[in-house]
Amino acid sequence: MTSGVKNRTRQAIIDAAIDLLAGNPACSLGDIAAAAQVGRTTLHRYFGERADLLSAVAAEGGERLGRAAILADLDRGSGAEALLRLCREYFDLGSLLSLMFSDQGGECWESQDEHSLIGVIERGHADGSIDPALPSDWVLALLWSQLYAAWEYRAQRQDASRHHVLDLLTRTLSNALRPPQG
Amino acid sequence: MTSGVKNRTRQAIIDAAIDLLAGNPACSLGDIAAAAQVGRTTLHRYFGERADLLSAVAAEGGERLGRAAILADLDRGSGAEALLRLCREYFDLGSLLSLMFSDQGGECWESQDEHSLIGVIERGHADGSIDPALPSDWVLALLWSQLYAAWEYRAQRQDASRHHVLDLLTRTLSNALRPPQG
DNA sequence: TCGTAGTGGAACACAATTGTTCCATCACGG
DNA sequence: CCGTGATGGAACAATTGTGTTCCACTACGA
Repeated sequence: MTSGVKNRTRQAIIDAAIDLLAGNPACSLGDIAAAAQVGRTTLHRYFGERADLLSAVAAEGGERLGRAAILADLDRGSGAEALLRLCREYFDLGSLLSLMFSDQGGECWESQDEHSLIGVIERGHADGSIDPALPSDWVLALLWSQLYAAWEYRAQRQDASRHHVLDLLTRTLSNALRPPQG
Repeated sequence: MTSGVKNRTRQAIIDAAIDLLAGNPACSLGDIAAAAQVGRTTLHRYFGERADLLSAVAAEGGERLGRAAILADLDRGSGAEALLRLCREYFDLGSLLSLMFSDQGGECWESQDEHSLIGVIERGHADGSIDPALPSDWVLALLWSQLYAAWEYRAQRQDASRHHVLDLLTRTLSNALRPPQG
């Protein structure tokens, strides 16, 4: 299948772009091509300009976020429980976390997912699992910042297992969101 | 005084560099010079290479962090109380927060201040104001990530007053660090 | 008034990145 | 075996950032 090879190459480039852009948003296309084990010519054949690659990366990020949200089964349990499940799914997105975080939000993928996330948080406000004194967008900012912190923490300390870091993240986040006399 | 003018120019360049580098770590020296209302020639007169300017920015950041730590009077009260006071001082560092955060730690200024911060956290572990199950470096990562989140939150929502954001930050951070049955 | 410190602008060479074109090579199916 | 799709490499022009040099201008004090 001819398009099979093309799709595989395209995906390899996007994957490499995510990894490298996460560490350095200003990295060169040559570096990305090298990381994807692909000639720079080939990269330009798939993505005419740098902006085209960035768009594809954003689209890929949006898809992965969407899949994670589905896996988290956001409609089940209390708002806080759903948020913590989502947190675990997001954590496995790896270097994509750094990329979303350094791009400081405001991307295309946010528009749809962010809306549903706000809904989950408001459900938590209503069912008493999330402190109503915390605005929804502050809770969202908290979720992302702690996710990023956990990802960096894991990157710096290789001795910390995925499970251990995830446990720390869950504990501090659920504590941060807990209502006063809950 | 001749050196008075020089010091003022030098400081203006460093201040502009902090503001611009916080938003874009790869910004050009021309942009920084323009923001400092200084010719690019003058900037190069003070800082021969880009690396020299970055060093000066790091040094300035270290000094500001150190002053904030002194203002926070870290030896007073419980470990958690001291950490929250420091948090309030750090919050006023403004765009410097973004810079420290995006530079992902590991700078020269960390070596001394980080050590004393670890001490404060361990004091909190001992006096029961900080959950001993949370490793010191995780608490540190949490502090920085929530500070950054609060700064970005304030930047996005101009309607949120400094006091309000600081209140949200204090509440979520102290909750996150609180021991289980405290 | 004159000299000097501080500055800004123009111009230059240099390096890195980007986007493009052209050609050679390799794998696979007919 | 041959044609086609996919690729990699070399070379190129254009752009941008960097670092430097040189000259003119302004303010200030002796």
